[in-house]
Amino acid sequence: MNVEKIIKTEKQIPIASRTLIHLSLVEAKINEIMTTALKPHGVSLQQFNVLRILRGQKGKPANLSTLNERMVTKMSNTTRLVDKLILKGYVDRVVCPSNRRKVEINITVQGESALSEMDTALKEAEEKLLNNFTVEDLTALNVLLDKF
Amino acid sequence: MNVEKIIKTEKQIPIASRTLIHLSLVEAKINEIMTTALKPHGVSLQQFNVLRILRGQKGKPANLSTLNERMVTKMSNTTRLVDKLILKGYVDRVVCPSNRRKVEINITVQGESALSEMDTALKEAEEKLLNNFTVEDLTALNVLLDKF
DNA sequence: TACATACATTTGTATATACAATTGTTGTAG
DNA sequence: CTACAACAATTGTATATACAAATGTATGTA
Repeated sequence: MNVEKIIKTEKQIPIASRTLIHLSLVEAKINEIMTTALKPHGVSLQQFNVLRILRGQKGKPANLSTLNERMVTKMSNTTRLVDKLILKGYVDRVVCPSNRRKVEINITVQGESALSEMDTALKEAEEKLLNNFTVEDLTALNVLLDKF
Repeated sequence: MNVEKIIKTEKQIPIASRTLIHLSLVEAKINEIMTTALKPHGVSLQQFNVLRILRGQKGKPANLSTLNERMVTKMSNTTRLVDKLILKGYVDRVVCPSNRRKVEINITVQGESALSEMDTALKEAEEKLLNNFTVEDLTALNVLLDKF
């Protein structure tokens, strides 16, 4: 990605600002490619993330606040994200019997199979995004990102 | 930032996916801190970016499509972003006399002075975000990000 | 038991963004 | 000179998101 072309300015940009701008641009690119890959499957990137988290639960239901902890979005949106997944039949929501304030979200069979179809699309997108990277690059990048 | 806590799952996440998730999380953090820093100034991060680009023009006006090239947002939003900056009196828009399809956007004196106040707030935010990084780290990070 | 407080989720509302269609302008082939 | 394609920006509309307030439930304490 050619940042210089986008950042172009006569005066030198300090490396701190440059890095942050660079990160936004990269993130935007990732987002676009992922979203495009998911479009044929009719889910947004956020909806995909919810499904992926639920699958990681291996049958154990997740309640909204734990889902929320592991997402970038705000609580109020998590509710509505789940609403949309329910409409699609990919998850179901039941009131938690032991504590009726909580809800339990589960991925459905239909959701699992839709998710596994998305996996291949997403994997292709990832490869497209990361084809310039060696494993060492990725490791180094993760180490650096951890400093945030 | 503790990604592991957020990504947590029993099965190993492949490094490619892990990196991309990590990047989203970092970007979200950056975005939040920047937005918070700008809030007292009453502009969004995107509006701030427009002002910063215009300042880089050093008096030369920018038309919408060049603004757009250098932003992550879509054209239709650029129009509305500029609308909001006009309402605040930070920029003005005139139809380009040589080609009346184009418009010319300029930063106003008021916009310049508002921008310089934002600069200090943003600089603090940047330092807060990057205080774990050495200059070498930043350089390395930029090199890696360029591979996208 | 009654009351205040904390918790988990949901709803209302304003704002932001994406995508497609539209407007107005310029360039150009016949 | 006209018709048509290309260009630059704008508008309409649906969806997404943030923030604050509201709902319903549980817990602690007098």
